[in-house]
Amino acid sequence: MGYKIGEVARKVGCKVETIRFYEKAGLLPEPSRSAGNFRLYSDSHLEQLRLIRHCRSLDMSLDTIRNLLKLRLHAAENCREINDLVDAHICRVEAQMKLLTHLRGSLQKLRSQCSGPEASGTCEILLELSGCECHGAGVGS
Amino acid sequence: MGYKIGEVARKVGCKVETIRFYEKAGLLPEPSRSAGNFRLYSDSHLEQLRLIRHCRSLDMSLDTIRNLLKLRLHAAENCREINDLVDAHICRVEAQMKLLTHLRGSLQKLRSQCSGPEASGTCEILLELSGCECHGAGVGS
DNA sequence: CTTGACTCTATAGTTACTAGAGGGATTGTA
DNA sequence: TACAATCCCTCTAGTAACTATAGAGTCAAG
Repeated sequence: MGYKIGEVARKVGCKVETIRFYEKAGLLPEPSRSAGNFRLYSDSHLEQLRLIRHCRSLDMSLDTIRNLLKLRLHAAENCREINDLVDAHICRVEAQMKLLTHLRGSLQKLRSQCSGPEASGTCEILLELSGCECHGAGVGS
Repeated sequence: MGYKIGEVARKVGCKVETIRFYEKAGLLPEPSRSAGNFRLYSDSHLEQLRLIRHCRSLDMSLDTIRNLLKLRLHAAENCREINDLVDAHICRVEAQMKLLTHLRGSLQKLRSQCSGPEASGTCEILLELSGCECHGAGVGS
């Protein structure tokens, strides 16, 4: 009765430790235990774990997923909020894309500074990198 | 003689703790000390710190920056390697962009599943999220 | 009854910082 | 000279989302 953790990991395609981690992080309810203290998961656990992994593959944070799981408890009434949550995540992804596009531009410009070995005495790339002051914010995953 | 750490932080535009962190991480050489054990930085420290911050703003890892600093010791001879390092970083950025583009597509498709409140009894978004198994790798900053 | 595969808990490591505790140094003012 | 404000010091712990290890217990097959 119930799947052991290794079985679940195989079915869902993640590591055993990740499952235990989600439990401690409050994303997956504690399953029942066997006589020998092994975790025994139900189909609903399996489904919830798949949801979590799917959301993670879409790069949602665990916090966002926690919110989604709360909303799921009354999915019908929370239709609006669920859509908002997904929209907010799309916004985050697009913001990241914009940052990366900008970054790539800067890098390509930097790269083009190089006039080849022995052309000049110095490395133009290093010159540019240490020259100006930058207050960049990084990409922040 | 030499700038105190707060002064350097102000000039470069980062936090005092960040500077100490770079020292411990081996990115910034240990500066001399005052009689009262305060760090005293030179202009070359300042320049190197600016280089580090610029690279960080381009989202290079500290490890990549460490490599770049090593190459910088003999910049003229290492022209090729410096270019390679920048190219490799551009590749990483482009890989991330590709992932995000894919992600956005998936999210938009997911979002479009919603047929509005009260249209159907269930939430199509949640259905899709917990339905299929996904072996996604995440975006990995 | 032993071997091997599985599971358990608890802890430390990863990245690039940031924030805090608990103290000492320096500077300006009264 | 006393005192407060502001700086600086070291050390430790926290962040996100896991991953990896140690050291122990459980279970099925041979």
